[in-house]
Amino acid sequence: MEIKTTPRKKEILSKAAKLFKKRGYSAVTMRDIADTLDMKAASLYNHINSKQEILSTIVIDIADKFTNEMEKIKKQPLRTHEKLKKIIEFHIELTVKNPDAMACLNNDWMHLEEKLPYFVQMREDYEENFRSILKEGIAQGEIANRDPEIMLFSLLSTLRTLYIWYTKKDGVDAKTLKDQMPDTLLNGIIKK
Amino acid sequence: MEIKTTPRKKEILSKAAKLFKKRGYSAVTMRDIADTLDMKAASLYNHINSKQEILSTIVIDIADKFTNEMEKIKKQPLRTHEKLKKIIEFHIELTVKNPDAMACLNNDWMHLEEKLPYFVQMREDYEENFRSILKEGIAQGEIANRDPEIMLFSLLSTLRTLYIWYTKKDGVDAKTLKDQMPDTLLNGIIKK
DNA sequence: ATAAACAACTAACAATCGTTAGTTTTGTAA
DNA sequence: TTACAAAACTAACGATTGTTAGTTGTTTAT
Repeated sequence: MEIKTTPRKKEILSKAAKLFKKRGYSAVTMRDIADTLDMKAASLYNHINSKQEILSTIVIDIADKFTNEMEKIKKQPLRTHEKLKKIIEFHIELTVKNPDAMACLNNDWMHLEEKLPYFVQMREDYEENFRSILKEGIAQGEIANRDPEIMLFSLLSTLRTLYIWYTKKDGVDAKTLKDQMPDTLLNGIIKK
Repeated sequence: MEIKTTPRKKEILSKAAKLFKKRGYSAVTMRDIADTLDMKAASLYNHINSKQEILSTIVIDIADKFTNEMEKIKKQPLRTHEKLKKIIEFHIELTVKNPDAMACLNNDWMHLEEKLPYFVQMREDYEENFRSILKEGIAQGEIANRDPEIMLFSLLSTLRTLYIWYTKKDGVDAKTLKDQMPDTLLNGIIKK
């Protein structure tokens, strides 16, 4: 799509994402966003076209990254548990880098308007690719023979809401996450 | 607290929860809620005192249920994995019975005003009890010796967002959940 | 030094928000 | 049938919403 993103626009997107994370898209006003940047709401429109565009940019931008990475992993000749580990690591990476955008992606996607169909399709494709990896693992005896839908949503639920725990005070740090998330998610809780 | 809840008020709470789930508290107007009940917004005020009260009632009501059940399970003389299984089953039960309220609990709690401190305290207590159960399991060698914080949020993330997957078309049914959730969460994904 | 582009401002708009006041309709008990 | 209470209505309020128009100040390139 477009390439041009001025530094000021980036600031706006960043501050907006932070506010959206805390209170949700609908509860944040243009005046709220402007306040955090020490400017007036009307001045925002020198940089962006609408509140809606702010949300779309934030959400679609990070959703694209997930789609691209999934396509890359899908093509690699790896065993299932290696693919799963790569997916988990990528979720951690993006969450650590941009927890605010992750929150928007998870909580505010339904307020997309023009780009909603595009987003929903991307999300469905991502889940379908994830599901395929699990099913292939089951077929090859590498993954436990349980309902893949439940595995899928267990993994995705945890990965998608990671931003909550990562940004908590006394939350977990990035190193611990990368060290222990794959084992916890893939090998379970109970000692064998 | 209060005991009286007229049938009409229950209808209002139920319809409101459904709307809140779909679009979030802030994006839903009193006129939206009234429309789904074939009435005018002003008429709602014969039954409830404010929009805020609607949210508080929905959220606090279900949060109380979690607190009560946790207190019950905590006291029982069970092994760790049995306690965890009971917690998982209770989450499934409440989600299946009331996915709309579960969505409000997860997404709209930050819009509580008067009852926000009460809610936050309850939530912290719940997590602390959950954490204690895991730590005790580790001490007794029943639970894998990994970071309990990561186990905690893996379990809670999945349980808390279960309503998303349960209410999806082509989502999982209640029976499959009860059959397979505990194993998937506690024993992991990868075949041993 | 000047012009042009950029980015801030003030002021205001139409629409919509939650809520209130006052009135009418509906249902129930005597 | 009448009286009363419950629950709907109409109309409107003040506040706030996203956004626009027009203006002023500030950088930047020539």
